[in-house]
Amino acid sequence: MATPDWNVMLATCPSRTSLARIANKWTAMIVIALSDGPLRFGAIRQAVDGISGKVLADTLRDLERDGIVLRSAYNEMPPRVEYELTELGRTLHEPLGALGRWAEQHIERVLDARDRYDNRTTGPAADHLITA
Amino acid sequence: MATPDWNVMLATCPSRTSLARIANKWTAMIVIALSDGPLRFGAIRQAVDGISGKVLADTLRDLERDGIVLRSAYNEMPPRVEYELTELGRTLHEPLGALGRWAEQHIERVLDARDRYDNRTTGPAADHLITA
DNA sequence: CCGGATCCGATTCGATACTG
DNA sequence: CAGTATCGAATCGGATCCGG
Repeated sequence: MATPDWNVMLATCPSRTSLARIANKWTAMIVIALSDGPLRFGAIRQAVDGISGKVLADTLRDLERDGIVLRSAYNEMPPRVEYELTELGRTLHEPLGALGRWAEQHIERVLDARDRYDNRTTGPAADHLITA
Repeated sequence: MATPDWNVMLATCPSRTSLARIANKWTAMIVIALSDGPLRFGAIRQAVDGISGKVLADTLRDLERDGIVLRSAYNEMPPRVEYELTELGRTLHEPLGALGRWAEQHIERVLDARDRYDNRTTGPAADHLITA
């Protein structure tokens, strides 16, 4: 029962469709934003700086469909809609939060690497070895 | 010195460009594939089932630029090119592996949620609450 | 042959304008 | 306020070609 033969490395395995959804920058930021509790659409948009309304709506719909986010629309005027992580979605907070922290903690090394890559003059190839 | 003011939630923070690169399904699968040691281009292509040559080449170049992957080209006939994780790249193995395992372990609940979402008939809205 | 560059169609992204 | 509609722009991704 704890022996899943799912394998994301196989192109046709359904688990890959799930990986595609969660291994995504907008998904990561939205899950991080929702990890402190329910938020309204506009509040998520503020928290996830730079996201467009369309992409936020699309991503939230996909996350709701996958059972990661719960959407609650209240029939009021003006309309109020709240989004929150489901129990399943809460299990994503740790791995996706880790990704966000990785990006923040290692960005200086990444920027250094980019500098070295962009400014490299194809040096004297070490004999049999060519780096470019 | 251990007080980074980097914040992926800010649109202009450089760390977000790094998050965009690592929060990606191809990056995740390539890092997982390389976690057991160096691989040739063709071997990665086999391991990451379904990836096209172009996308693999593009992603590997971006990963090399960010200092996550090291590329070594040997001047032989036929040409041989090997890719491996750098020390920085190896620190990504755990968080990205966790994402892959999440997709495999929770895919059944995700598939169930998708079924429920796709087959739902807009039930009798609970008074003030509308789910669709 | 292998690695990857090029070309090009298909999808996705994202800003603006508009509706309940 | 919380979306949807529409439409260029940008990116993704597959088939094909090329150099070593």
